[in-house]
Amino acid sequence: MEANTFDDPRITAVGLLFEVHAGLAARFAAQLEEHGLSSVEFEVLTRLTRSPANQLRMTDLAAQTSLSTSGVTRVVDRMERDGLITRRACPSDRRSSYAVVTPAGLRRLDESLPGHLQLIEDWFTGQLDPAALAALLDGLRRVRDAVHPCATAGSRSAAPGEPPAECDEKEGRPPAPGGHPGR
Amino acid sequence: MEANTFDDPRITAVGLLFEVHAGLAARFAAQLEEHGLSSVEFEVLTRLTRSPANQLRMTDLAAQTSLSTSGVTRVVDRMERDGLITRRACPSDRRSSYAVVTPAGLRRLDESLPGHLQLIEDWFTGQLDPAALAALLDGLRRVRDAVHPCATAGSRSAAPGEPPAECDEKEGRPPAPGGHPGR
DNA sequence: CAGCAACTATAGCCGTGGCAATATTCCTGC
DNA sequence: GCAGGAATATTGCCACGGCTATAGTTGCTG
Repeated sequence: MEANTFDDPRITAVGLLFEVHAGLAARFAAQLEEHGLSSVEFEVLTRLTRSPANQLRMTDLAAQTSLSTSGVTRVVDRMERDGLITRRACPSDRRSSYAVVTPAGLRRLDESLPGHLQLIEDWFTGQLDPAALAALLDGLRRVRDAVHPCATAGSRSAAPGEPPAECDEKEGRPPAPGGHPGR
Repeated sequence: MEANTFDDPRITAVGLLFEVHAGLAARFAAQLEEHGLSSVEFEVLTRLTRSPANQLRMTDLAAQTSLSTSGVTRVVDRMERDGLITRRACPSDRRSSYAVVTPAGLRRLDESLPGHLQLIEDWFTGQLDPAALAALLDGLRRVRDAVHPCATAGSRSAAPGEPPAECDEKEGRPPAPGGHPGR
């Protein structure tokens, strides 16, 4: 009987990771909903607000979120209808348009951010002593660098010597880990 | 200017975690698709196969996945149509029905599992030396225990002294971490 | 035993978001 | 300058899945 396959440590490892993600995501969503925001809307506000002039072209916004360009069109539709952001024509390229945060959108974000940070602290970072947290993040960072879904993160400035490396798409084979020859 | 809020280490921490999840989930989905399975279908097959008699009541299946009961109805519809599982009436309770894996479903799972495990190894567990991996998993476990989305995992038998504790729903306040008084 | 509350699965309705097609606009080579 | 190809945003169509209502079933309680 091969029921053992499911106790494979690899399976439980991803199970753990996915459970943590699901649990945190659910709590975040619940808290954001109190402020009338969905997770994607929160992410959109975040990405826009951390961009110069609080704006981003639709395509760039799509690249920074987990959405396709049509998904971005839709979420921007909704948020524009709710007055959180606005579309503005791009002066230099008539094909593009900017999504820009309105004062109301900024306000909404400011309202929800403290609670969000508190939630992270309460359920994630605060659950571990600094050393364990550092170890956890270090491991995550290594995995992220391997699997990078084209690095949506903004804090990439740690190694300014290298340009973003372009991240052409997803490559098929994994990079070799530190000192762990496959065979 | 408060652009600094986004460089908050808490934000980057969850960003890291979510990126890793997204990256791994995308790769898994791509590999499973080669075998004609979606992620949820794979999870359904997994949960059923690791259950006694390769079957589970619809409600229990819903509880073990990220789906609602109606979502389970739908995915079971599809998988039954594809011949991967079958419905069977529960003899002791005429309200319930079992979802049971067919030989074809078992075969499909067996086909996709090796590649799946390999993928985990390649992009996740194999990226870290054993010590770092252990540290990562330990941290994740601690966070999971705090945030537990009612512990979908099956490997809960570590502490047989306690019954599953029922996990009534999600509680509003976080449990106190090891030695980290909130105030 | 009658009635009622709880449970189980399902179907209707709808929001969300991806893919492919489409219309504009830009750019490059000639 | 212009024809053709690439980029950009949007829309139609669809799959997926959650919420709620509903029907069938069980068990408890008066």
